[in-house]
Amino acid sequence: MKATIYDIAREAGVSIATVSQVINGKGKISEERRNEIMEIMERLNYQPSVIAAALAGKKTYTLGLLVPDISNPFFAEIARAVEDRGHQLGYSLVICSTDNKDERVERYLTLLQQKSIDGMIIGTGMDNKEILNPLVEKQIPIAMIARELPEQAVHTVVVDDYIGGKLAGKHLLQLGHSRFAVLAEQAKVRSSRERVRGFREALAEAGQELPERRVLHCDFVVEDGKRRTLELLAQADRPTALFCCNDLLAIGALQAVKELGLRVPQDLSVIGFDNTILASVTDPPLTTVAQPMEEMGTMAVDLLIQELKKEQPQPKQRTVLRPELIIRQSTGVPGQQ
Amino acid sequence: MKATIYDIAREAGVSIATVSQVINGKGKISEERRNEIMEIMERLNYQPSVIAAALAGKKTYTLGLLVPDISNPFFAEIARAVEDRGHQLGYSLVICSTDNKDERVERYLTLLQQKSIDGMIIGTGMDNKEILNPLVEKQIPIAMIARELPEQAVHTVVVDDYIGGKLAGKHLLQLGHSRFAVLAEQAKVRSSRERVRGFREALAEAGQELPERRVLHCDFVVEDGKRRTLELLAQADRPTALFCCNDLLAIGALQAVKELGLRVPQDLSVIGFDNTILASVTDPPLTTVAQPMEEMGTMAVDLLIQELKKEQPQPKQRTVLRPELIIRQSTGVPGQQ
DNA sequence: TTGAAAGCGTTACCAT
DNA sequence: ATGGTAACGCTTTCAA
Repeated sequence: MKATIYDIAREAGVSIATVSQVINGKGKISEERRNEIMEIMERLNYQPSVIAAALAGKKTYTLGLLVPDISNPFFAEIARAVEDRGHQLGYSLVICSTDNKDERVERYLTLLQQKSIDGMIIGTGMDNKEILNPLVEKQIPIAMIARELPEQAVHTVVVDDYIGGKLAGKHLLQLGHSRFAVLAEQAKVRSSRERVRGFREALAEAGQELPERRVLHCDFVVEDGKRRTLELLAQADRPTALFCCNDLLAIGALQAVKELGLRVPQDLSVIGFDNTILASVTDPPLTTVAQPMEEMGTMAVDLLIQELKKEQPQPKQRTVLRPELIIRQSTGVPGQQ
Repeated sequence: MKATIYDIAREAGVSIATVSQVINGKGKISEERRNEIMEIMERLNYQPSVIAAALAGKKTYTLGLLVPDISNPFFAEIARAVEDRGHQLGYSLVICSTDNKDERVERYLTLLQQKSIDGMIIGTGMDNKEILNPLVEKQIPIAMIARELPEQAVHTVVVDDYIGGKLAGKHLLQLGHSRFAVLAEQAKVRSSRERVRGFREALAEAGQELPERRVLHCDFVVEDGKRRTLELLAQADRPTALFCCNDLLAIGALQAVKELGLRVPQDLSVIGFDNTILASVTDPPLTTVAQPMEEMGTMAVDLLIQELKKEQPQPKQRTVLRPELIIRQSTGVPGQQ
C-alpha cells in the first residue's frame, strides 16, 4: 500500500502531528528531527494525500475552466495559458467544454463544486444570468475570461470588444469599402454584440450604415460561417467587406468565397477576430483583431488565486485589455484587381 | 455552510447510514423513507462531497490527460474527445501540457497521484521509459494515446504510423517525385520514427532512397518547420517532395516556400500528418495523413474505465487504428506548371 | 519542541 | 429496513 503519514510517524518514532508539521513547514521542529523525517519520507516515497488534506480543511489545489469548446483554437490557447500559470502556482486544471449550453454549464458547475475545486475560470456564455448565483453566494472564487456578466460581482478579464469592432470597421472604411456585412455569434453572446456595436459605430461615425439584415448570426463553427457567407454573396447587392466575430467564422467565409470562384480580398474583404493560429495559415492570411490570450489567461488565474489566498472576499476587479488590429492579406481595396 | 449528510439525516430523523444508502442506491430502504430523504436533499440543496467519498474508499471520478501541448490543435481535438467520453461516463478531466519534458511529466504524474485521480491517459512521449514504472507497479490504470511505450504493460490506442508514412510515400511516388525530404519530430518520438520508417520503406519498394541528411528533426512548432524547410530549399539539389510528421511542421514548410517566392505544389509538394483543422485552411489546403482523433479519444477512455471498474488488472490491449490519406492540394506532379 | 485527540464528510460492515 | 461506528489520511488546537 501507499505510505501514509502514520507510516512515516511510526518509522521516525514521532507522532503524526510532528510529521504534519514538517510537511507543511509549520511549528517548531528541531533541525535534526526535521531532517530525519524528511529522509524517511524520501525513503518510503511518501506522497501526502491531497484528498485527505482537503477534507481536513485545506484546499484541493484544483481550478476549473469552463469554455465552449477546448478544441476551438482560441480556447485551447487560453487554456494553455491558464494551465501554465496555474501550474506555476501549484494548481491543476479541470477542463469543461460547455458547447454554450446552459444545461452543460450547470452540470459542470455542480460537478466542480462536489469536487471542492478552489475556484473557477469561466469563459463561456450563459443564457440564464442567474446560473452563477449559487456560486457567488457560496463565495466560490470566480473569474470570467473573454466573456462577461456584469450582473454578477466577479473578477473579469476581457478584451475591449467594442474597440475591437471599431478597429475592424475603421480599417475597412479606410480601404474604401461601403457595403458591409457581419457574421456574428449567437445573439446571446454579449462579446459578439459588443463587437458588432463597435463596428456599427465606426461606420456611423463615417456616415455609413449597417442594415440589420446584413448582420447574420452563426454557430461557432466553420461550416456555419461558410453557409451564411454563401447566403450573403447570393444577394443582389452583395457586400464588399465582411467582419467576422471570430476567426473560425472568417475561415468559413474564405471557403465560401473560394467555392464561388471569387477572390479575397478583391471580391470580398474578410476580417476576423481573435488572432488564433488559424489566422496565420489561411489563404490568404487573415486580417484579424487580436486578443492577448496569454495575458488574459495569466491575469485570470492571478485574480483567482489572489482571491482564494485571502479569507476576506476581495473587491472585484474588471480588467479590460486592448485588442490590436493585425493586418494580413484578407482585406484590401474593394474591386481592386 | 454547505449541507452535509448529517444535516440531511437530522432533518429526516434517520441515521447517516440510511442517507448514504439512498445516495448510493444501495441496501433496502422503504419507498417512503427514500422519497422523503430525496426530497430533503433536494430542499437543502445537498451536494455530496466527492472528496469525502474518495477518502472513504470510493473513486474521485477524475482522469488525467497528459499531452505535449493542449494548444496544439491535434491534442486539443483529442482532449475534446476524451473529455466528452469521460463526461458521459461521469468523469472529469485534468489536463497537463508537458512540452515533451520528462521533468514536467514527472511533476504532473506525482501531482495526479497525490490527487488520487482514478486513471491517466498519456499522449506524450518520454525519454526515460521507466518514468511510468511506479504507476504501473501501483496498478494505476493507464492508457496511452497516439504514443506508445512497448516496454510497459499498458493499454494503448494508436494509429499505424508505419502505414501512415507508407501512404504518404506511395502518394508522392505515384505523382512521380524522386527527390524527397522529411521533417521529423525529435528523434525520441517513436511515432515520428515509425512514420519516417514507413515513408522510407515505401520509397525503397520503388527502388528509391531517402538519404539520412534529408531527414531533418524539428521541435513541434510551426517556426521550426519553416526554418528547416528554408535550409532544405537552400540546398543545391533540392527536394521536390516533403513529408512532414505533423500538420504544424507542414504549415511551416508552406510558409517557407512562400517566403522564397516558390509555389506549392509546383516547386515543392508538401504532405502533413494528423489532419487537424489546420490542414483544411492552409494555402493551398494540405494533403495529409488523417488520424481518427475522436475514435482514439473515445477508445482510450473506454479502455481506462473498463480497467478501473474491475478490481482485477485486465489484460492490456493495444488497438491500432488505420490512418487515411486525405488528398487536398499541396501535393502534385513535380515541376508541373 | 512534541504529542493526543477532535474533527473533516463519507462509506461499509455489523448489529439490531 | 435501519442505525452505530470504525475507518479513510490529514490538519489543527490544546496540553504537556
